[in-house]
Amino acid sequence: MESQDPLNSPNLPPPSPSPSFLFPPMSPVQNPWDSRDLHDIDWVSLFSGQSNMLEDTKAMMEHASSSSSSSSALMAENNGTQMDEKSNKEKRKGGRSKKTTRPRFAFQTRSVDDILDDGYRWRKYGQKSVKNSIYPRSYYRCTHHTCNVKKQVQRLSKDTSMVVTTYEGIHNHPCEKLMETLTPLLNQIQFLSTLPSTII
DNA sequence: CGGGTTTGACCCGCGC
DNA sequence: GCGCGGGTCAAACCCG
Repeated sequence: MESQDPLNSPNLPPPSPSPSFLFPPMSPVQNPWDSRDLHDIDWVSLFSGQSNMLEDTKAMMEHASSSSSSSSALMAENNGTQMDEKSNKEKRKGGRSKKTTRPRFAFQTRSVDDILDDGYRWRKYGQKSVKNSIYPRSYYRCTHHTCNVKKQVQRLSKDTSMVVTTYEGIHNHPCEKLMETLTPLLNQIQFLSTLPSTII
């Protein structure tokens, strides 16, 4: 398992346990996120692992991955272990949790804002200055009660326009913003589907 | 007043 | 064993 290279994994991004699950899309066209925050994602480089400006990212992602299996721009660790409920039970205050093997997914965006709007609500629970970086790393948790997805956000010191976001875990609830957008459409579709075909 | 942010302290894994 | 670095907690603070 440790030898798995996420970049070469066919499951990128990690498979969704539910239809509501949202991870970064495979192409900008399908991007469900607010475009003002994701206007310049280098998806090609990210998913091909050929980006040449990611020295910082490499270090970050090697750190982000508990298995440190790859030194590439994008890490998507998905070894299938779902520990959404009380996964960090043994964790104590401030303590590093036991080596959790939750799915991790990191990517970088070119943005002036550190926080990109991915449709979910996040609460910041910590910020740390990290070695070899002039920018601090911010820690966020999903505010949904039953969801313990976390993410880390850090700006690259070598390319200050780049922001690296590392997701950990999988949302087990719908994306609120997406649902807000889709609900009227779905209602309309549902309504139309009830009409006799002759009317349509 | 409730929810989010800030920030110093605490804890723990890891390398030496 | 010790120190460093990183992840988390939680009280204080802020804001709508």
